[in-house]
Amino acid sequence: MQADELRVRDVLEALVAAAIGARAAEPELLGGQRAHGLHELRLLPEALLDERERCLLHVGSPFDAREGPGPEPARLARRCPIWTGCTSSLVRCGKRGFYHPPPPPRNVHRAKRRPMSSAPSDRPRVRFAPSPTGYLHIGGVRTALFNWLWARKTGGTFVLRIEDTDQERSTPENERVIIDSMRWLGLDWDEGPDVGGGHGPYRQMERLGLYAEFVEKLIAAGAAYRCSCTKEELDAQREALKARDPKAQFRYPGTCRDKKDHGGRPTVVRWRAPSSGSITYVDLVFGEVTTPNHTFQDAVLVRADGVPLYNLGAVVDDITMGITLVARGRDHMINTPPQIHLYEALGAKPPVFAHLPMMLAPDGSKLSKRHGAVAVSEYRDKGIPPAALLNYLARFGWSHGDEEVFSLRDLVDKFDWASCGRGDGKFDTKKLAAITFEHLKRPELTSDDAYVTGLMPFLEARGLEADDARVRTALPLYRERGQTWLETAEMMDYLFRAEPLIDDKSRTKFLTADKAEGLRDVARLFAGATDFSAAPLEASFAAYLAERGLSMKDLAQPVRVALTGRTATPGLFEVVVLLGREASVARLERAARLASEGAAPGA
RNA sequence: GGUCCCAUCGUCUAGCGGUUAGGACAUCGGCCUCUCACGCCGGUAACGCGGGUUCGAUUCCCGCUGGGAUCGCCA
Repeated sequence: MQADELRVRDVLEALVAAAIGARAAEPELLGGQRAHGLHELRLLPEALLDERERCLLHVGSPFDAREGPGPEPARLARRCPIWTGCTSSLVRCGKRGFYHPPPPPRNVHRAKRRPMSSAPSDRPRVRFAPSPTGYLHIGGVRTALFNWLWARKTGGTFVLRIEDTDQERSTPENERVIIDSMRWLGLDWDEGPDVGGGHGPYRQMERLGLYAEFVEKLIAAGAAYRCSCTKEELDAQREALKARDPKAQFRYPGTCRDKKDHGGRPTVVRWRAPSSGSITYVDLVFGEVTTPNHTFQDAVLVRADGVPLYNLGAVVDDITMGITLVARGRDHMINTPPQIHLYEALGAKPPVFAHLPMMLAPDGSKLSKRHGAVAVSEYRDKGIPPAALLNYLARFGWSHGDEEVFSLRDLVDKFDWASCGRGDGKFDTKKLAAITFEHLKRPELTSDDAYVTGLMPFLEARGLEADDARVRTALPLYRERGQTWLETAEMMDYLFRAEPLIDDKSRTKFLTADKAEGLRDVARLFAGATDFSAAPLEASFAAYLAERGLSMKDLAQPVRVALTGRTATPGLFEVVVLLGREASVARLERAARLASEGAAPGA
């Protein structure tokens, strides 16, 4: 960001200086100042300007961006062909706007912050605002994550707000589920419904008075009006229009725009949408976005019962909660222009917006239940560590060179908006699995403690009484094998049972009558072993095999099945050591009995 | 259909005017081997199309095509 900033500034400096460099020869026109910017250019008589300079004045210069995001250089180029010569780096950097993050706090540990003191006003305040209409969606997690990362990186504040104005679908249980999911993920919030904060309440249904207040302001300012048209009337009109012309888009006809008397009928509040002009904002990831005003409708802001709709609720809350940056899914991009109009009508400064590209299903459609797991809880139930999930989600639409695997700490350090991509992506279960495996394998990402703690519930769910110490000893053998905690628990199952569960298939294939003797011999071998560790055990096993003219392959699988009930396990002798002499011998003897009762090979 | 947005291997992406277009996942070979993994070595695989700008475009501009979002008293 720093380097980019320098480069952009340098290039611009050079370009503008070149454009108006000749003006330096006319110091009297500039009151003796050197001409190197738009301000100076403005002082010159228009007749003296050349095409590029007029263009600069007309569309504005990126130098104006010092106060905030400026015009996108690409757009400059479009409107003035002379700018086409700008280098791509200039345009690309410019497209991200000129937003610079405030410096992170120095040596301030989160824990040391006084909980109730609000963060200094120059620090970002971001929010995640789910509606409790269902489980926490994986796409929502990514939105929450990006906001959270920004807050943690900059020392800002992360607010959790519950948007429960859809009373049909919102429930306290859903809110509970969302909060639990967020906690499991470790995306902690500084202000929210359960922790309080200086900008509460944090549920929209508890903020109704606030919306009423702001609506009055909007009405007084002429930016909104009451409307007594009923939903039924409007629906009928919409139907009628569709019947006449299926392609037509219904727009509220403005029936109540100037109506003062509603005869006691219930009224909603509508936005008085401007019909001409256009509105532009600079998105942190998409750059400059301009929308013509005539595309807006007089949308309903508040229902007849006083409950606000999304656009008003979000705007009022973001204003009153002091939100400085709104990062949300691209599906909200269309809401942004009207919202900015609302901010302006309310005399409030709009926050900076950052829209995230959509996370789609593998087939390119909207990611939903039918494509597999979308609820966070399902990932928890699969035994995927939260940091792994978050790692995958962060890498989705954001990159940091060639790096793929990040700890949460890395993400906080390295996250930035400039490295966010713009294209929608498709969710890839296999890639998530690979990232998860990476986290599970590396002790620096999942410590032994964390691994054991994460694994225990899955062992317990199998009805096993696993002891910590045993799991910990087994860990080195399983880190490279278990793709999830759920899998690891399944693979360790035999360690915590009196007798291994041997499935019929393995039994008929490997515990055949002709192996009974060998199994018995190996049991004796192990029983008499002087040094019960892997290498000596393997050596004596090998010696036994050699004596009989057998190879490892002849007896390894039967022994494996005897000990574990499975055909795939870590190295045989590691397993023997793990089980211990007594259990190993007992299991081999039991298997030998099963084998002699069993069928002949191939039967 | 209107408006907005997007476009590099199958997937996630690097690239910021000159590269043999890189990495990761997946996939296909091979090595290792008591099974399963891990690991290692190697292969296949991409700049949607057409114009411009430029000595030179994957990269900048325009158009097309394709995809997505949205058009509710859902959020």
